[in-house]
Amino acid sequence: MTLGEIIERKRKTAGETRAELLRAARRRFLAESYENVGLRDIARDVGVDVALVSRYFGSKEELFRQVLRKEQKLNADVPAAALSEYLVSLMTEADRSSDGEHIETMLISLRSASSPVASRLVREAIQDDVLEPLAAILDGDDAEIRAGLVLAILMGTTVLRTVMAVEPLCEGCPEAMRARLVRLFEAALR
Amino acid sequence: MTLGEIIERKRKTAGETRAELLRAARRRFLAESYENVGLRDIARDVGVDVALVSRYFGSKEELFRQVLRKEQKLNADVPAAALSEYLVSLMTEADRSSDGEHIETMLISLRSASSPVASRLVREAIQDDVLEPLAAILDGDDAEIRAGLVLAILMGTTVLRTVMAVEPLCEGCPEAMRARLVRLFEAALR
DNA sequence: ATCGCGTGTCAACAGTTGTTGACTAGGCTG
DNA sequence: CAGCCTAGTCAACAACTGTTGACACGCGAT
Repeated sequence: MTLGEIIERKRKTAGETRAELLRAARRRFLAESYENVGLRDIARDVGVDVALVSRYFGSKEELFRQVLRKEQKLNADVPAAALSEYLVSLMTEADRSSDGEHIETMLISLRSASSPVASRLVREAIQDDVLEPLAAILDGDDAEIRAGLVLAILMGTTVLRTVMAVEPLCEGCPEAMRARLVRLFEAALR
Repeated sequence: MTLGEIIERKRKTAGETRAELLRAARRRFLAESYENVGLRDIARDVGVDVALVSRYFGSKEELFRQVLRKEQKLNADVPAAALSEYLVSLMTEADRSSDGEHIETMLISLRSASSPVASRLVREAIQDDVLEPLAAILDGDDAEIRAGLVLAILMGTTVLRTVMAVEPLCEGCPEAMRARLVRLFEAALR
């Protein structure tokens, strides 16, 4: 630790701005699809030049990969019996929950799933980080199919709420809606 | 009908190539998202110059709108009791059924839902052509919410099968899978 | 004082994209 | 034959993209 660093921290470390770029990229990819997010947008959010993004991450594809793979897999230690409630709370309290990043990452996947370059990364992430852990929790017949159906509900409601902005599913999410979702998940899990 | 037209039809009518362009555009938008489909791709499929596309449709946005709005709304005369079976047959026999275009259009919507310019058109189409007719069939409490949940299942499974290429939901779709889907829809409709 | 390294900027590249206006060839009608 | 309408081509535009190499500045160590 040098003198300049002790007195005041003006100049940022490469690791710091790298992390800032990663956060900014995550915000951007959360709101728009792979090709609609420009590296210049991300750089502007942080306040640096575009060239830095390519320098720190090599390529846009690699940046996206690191955004997608940032977090850990789906929580595997939730008991199968409480899964429905857990999934619904994941959806309705996406912002507050500590596991809220899962829904975020799913939304990122959803947004860029149709991109020629991003789709492969998305498929791998969904498979490894969501589908497999989910199928592991659900032991029994057709575990993979049931996991797929659960994910289908999760993705379907997410895409309707955030991407298509369908009113009835968005607003408030009152108790009635919550109960319906729990029933739906249980029908898929059974 | 002129002599030249009777003998042989060399030169195409504007309406014909326009229709060909529309078909080609539909195929393209079915496979990739709004910004990943280039007007030059569509023109090349038909064998004409790019300029014709802009000439006949005014803009790419308008072309996409006409692709999305090509077909009629969801079939409104299917009885509520048989809805689950109808929806599943729509999914599993998308190619053969005459109503198979519905699934296609949903896939087009899904693919381009995250595009800044296409998203508005997609939202409108989903709302007018799917969600409203569906809610009309489902009378009773929370008709709109139930319609939304049904659409969520439909979209979720579609996105997993065609965009994310999730194996267990894709292959064959045997009877077991079909039964699961029917049960899932009925849980959403109840 | 000077070297070198870390952090970042700048300008330019080559490749797309959608869109436009000028132009051309073919067939019908006067 | 002359004219005109139609269907289509061509070239160019301006805007944008990700990526790269050369350069600039500040700082610590020699």
